[in-house]
Amino acid sequence: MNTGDDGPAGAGERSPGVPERLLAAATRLFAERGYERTSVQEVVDAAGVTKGAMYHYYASKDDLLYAIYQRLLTLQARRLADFAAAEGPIADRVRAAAADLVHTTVDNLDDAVIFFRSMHTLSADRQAAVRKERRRYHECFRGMIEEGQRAGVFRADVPADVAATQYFGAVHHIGRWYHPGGELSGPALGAYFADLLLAGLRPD
Amino acid sequence: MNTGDDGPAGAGERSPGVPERLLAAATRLFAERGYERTSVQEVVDAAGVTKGAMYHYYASKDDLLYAIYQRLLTLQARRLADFAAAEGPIADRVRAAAADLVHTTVDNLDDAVIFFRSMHTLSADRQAAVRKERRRYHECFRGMIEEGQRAGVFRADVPADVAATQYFGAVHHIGRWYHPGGELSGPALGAYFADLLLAGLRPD
DNA sequence: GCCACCCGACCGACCGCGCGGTATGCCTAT
DNA sequence: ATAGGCATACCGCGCGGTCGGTCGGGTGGC
Repeated sequence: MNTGDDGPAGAGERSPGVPERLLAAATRLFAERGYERTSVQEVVDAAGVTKGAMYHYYASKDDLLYAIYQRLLTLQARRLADFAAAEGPIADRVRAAAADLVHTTVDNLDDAVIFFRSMHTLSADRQAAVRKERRRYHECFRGMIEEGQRAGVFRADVPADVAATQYFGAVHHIGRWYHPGGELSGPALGAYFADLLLAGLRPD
Repeated sequence: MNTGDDGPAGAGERSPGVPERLLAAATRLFAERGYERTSVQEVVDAAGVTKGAMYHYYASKDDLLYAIYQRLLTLQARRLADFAAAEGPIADRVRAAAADLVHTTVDNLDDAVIFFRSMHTLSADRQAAVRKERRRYHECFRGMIEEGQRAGVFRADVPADVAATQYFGAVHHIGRWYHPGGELSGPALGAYFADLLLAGLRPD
């Protein structure tokens, strides 16, 4: 009934709807100027609505930020589940998951920038929820590396936890320097990153 | 006679001095709560002075933040110069520089956290100055990797730029998860990180 | 040796502004 | 008639920054 329909003045165009437009505007502005330096007024102006509309759909500015976190967490969790359930040699699966993480990060650069810059502005309980979800992601990835260590295809003299943390750090940092449209595409970067990870884990 | 002497003009170094206390308090609070969520009043309260004192030594809150950046940049530049001027096999020098970067980061965790979280709050020209300094650091490190590639001790099928960027990202992220006093010491973490970097760069 | 003077260090009360958030009501579709 | 979707006007607060004033010790003239 109301899923595909949108409000104002006929359904002639596929207009994204007010909540989605607010979320998109907030994502762009938060990534560009930072959460604290972006006023609610600027967000609603960019979305073409007023504060009344925003506070109709979101309880607070913090709520808007949390919606961005939820969107990225949901996406990551879904992708991770796919790779965890896949079959094949463990080294290939780790490589695919590592490259895909880079690919996904490049495709959602704004989210990635916001994620690691504005975590401390979330309320304590929401921050804990985000950390919990991230921890699940981390432990699943680490588990794949440990599986490779047990199988003997990865070196075991470096803790899987350290290797996973190092790689995640590098990926999280992508949002700080990567510019889409440059000479390095997302998949190409993912291939390089995954290659360096796998080579680093190769036994002597 | 001069043991009781304190103050900025004296040679005695007993008391840290008001500017230093302000910088230390700001560093701790900015790292803990974030720059925007820390008021000037909180900083001066933690330093045991008043706003008048702070604005006597620092032109603005932004100026206080920039002082933190300058301190870290100076430290990093000095250390890198030492490793660049050192002698010995290039692989050993890269390993030493990589491990030292981790060590230094762990020893200045608050600075590291602030560095990559609050860059966007600096004024445009100061942000450019910081980026320029960081770029010099990056290019020096990249140059060492390229030297190893030319010497044949590092693989050349991955750009040195990508390898350096990946490593720096991992190091920058340390401030988000590392807790001093845990079971993993700074030097131990540095050894693991450098080991993974060197192994990733090892030729087939 | 003493006083008049001065200057930097620092205090604390104050200001204007822009922020996040709210109350209320109109408009349209059902 | 009713209810949700959204606009408009408004509020109180806490922020970064300012400014006149105080205090103490160094300095030069006599």
